[in-house]
Amino acid sequence: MEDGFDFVALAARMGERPRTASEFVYRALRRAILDGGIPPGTPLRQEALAAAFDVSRMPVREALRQLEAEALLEFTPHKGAVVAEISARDQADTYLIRRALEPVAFAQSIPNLTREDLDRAEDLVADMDREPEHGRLGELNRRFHMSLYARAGSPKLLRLVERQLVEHDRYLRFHLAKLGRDRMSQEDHRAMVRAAAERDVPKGVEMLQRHIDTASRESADFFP
Amino acid sequence: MEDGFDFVALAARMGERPRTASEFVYRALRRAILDGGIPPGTPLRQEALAAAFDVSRMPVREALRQLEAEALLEFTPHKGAVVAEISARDQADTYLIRRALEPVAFAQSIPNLTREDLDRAEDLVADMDREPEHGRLGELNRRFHMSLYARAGSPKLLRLVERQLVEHDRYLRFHLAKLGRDRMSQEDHRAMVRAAAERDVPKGVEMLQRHIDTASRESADFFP
DNA sequence: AGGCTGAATATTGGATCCAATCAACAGTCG
DNA sequence: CGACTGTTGATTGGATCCAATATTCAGCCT
Repeated sequence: MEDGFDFVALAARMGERPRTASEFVYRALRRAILDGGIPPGTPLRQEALAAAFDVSRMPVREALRQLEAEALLEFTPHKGAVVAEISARDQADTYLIRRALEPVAFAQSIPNLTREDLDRAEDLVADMDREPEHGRLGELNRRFHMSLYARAGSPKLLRLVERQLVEHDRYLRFHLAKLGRDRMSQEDHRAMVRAAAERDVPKGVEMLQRHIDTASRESADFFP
Repeated sequence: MEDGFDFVALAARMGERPRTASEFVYRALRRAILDGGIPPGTPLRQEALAAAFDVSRMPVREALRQLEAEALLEFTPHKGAVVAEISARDQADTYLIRRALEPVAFAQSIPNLTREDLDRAEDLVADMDREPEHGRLGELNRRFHMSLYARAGSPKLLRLVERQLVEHDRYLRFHLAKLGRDRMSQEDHRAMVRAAAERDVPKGVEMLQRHIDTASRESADFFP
């Protein structure tokens, strides 16, 4: 039953279980995939997962369906699910999409950001400086960005942006491992908060675009 | 067992069934939701659906999960699924997202479009002129747009764009009913094809942006 | 030896059954 | 009369069992 990944330990580490088993399995798997704990291409056997999470195969199947709809794994009828591959092309597309969407969200959000929002953003930048564990940086980074877009007033747009940031997490891992955390451009982050605090929309948007562009450029080559 | 919608007739009308029952139920439901056949807010009872499609409740559950992940319906644990609401806000967001993403796809695609792609796009415009049934116009319109973006070389971006166009279908219905089909801006469509044929990227992008902007403006007010 | 065929096995898809949860309603008590 | 509570019915969540499909591998034929 060795998949090369310790699902049992993951399950134990997941904190309190959500109300339904489906939800539980879904979250655990999602996290493991995004963290890179389960490498791309890994086939996921329903029976093995069920045993590891100590549930029946049914909630596993529902979770797999949801993850498939999120493009985190690929399904083939009667063959099963494998963790979706990552690729330079996919990474480039993620940046392309972020580059198109996030400036819109940021521009709409800036005028409506409260002092609390800005403080929270600043706190998150500081948290990133402190956080020792690479695995948590993705989430902090995501929350930082989302806190700046929070007041855009376009829920559907925000859901989409968050989804892209989640996808981005899968690649951020590689960056941090290869380039080190100093490449996370904390200066860009701080500059974005400053621009937002001054309600300077064009400047904020420009900072954000530069931020995404440099990240995109730096990670363009060195990939699988 | 009256949901106010004839699932049995839908099932019969669906053409050949895909290999798995889940897939079958998924497609049928998805289509019915997008067509507006099942109005927003309608609760979907698993038992009723299973009976209508003549399968057990299990494939129904899997289909519902997938549709939930696509935001076409909302799930509440132990309560069930209801068809996602549509709203002016959601519609505006859809246009916002399209306006941000499609120009990128179009710009990347134009230089690589083949004669066949352009012919296909033109054919689809003509098909729209001919098509008598409102229900099919959404699909034709979607395929028209996608054929112009097809050579963008960014699969992930294209998937996302297509998804937005699918969402757009839900609203297009209302437009056609209230404003009539002459508002579909076939002239814009033709202008986009011309610009693409001339490999004029800035002009094509501008046409597209205007197209989306006018559609957005025209449909801004008159909503539920 | 190599490739094809077919049986055996593993794995997923689907159905049925049971348990947990929620909603509605009746009854009771203040 | 109103609010609370316990009970019943409806509906979803989860488990187990069976069927369908794919994969593997042994054996046979060329």
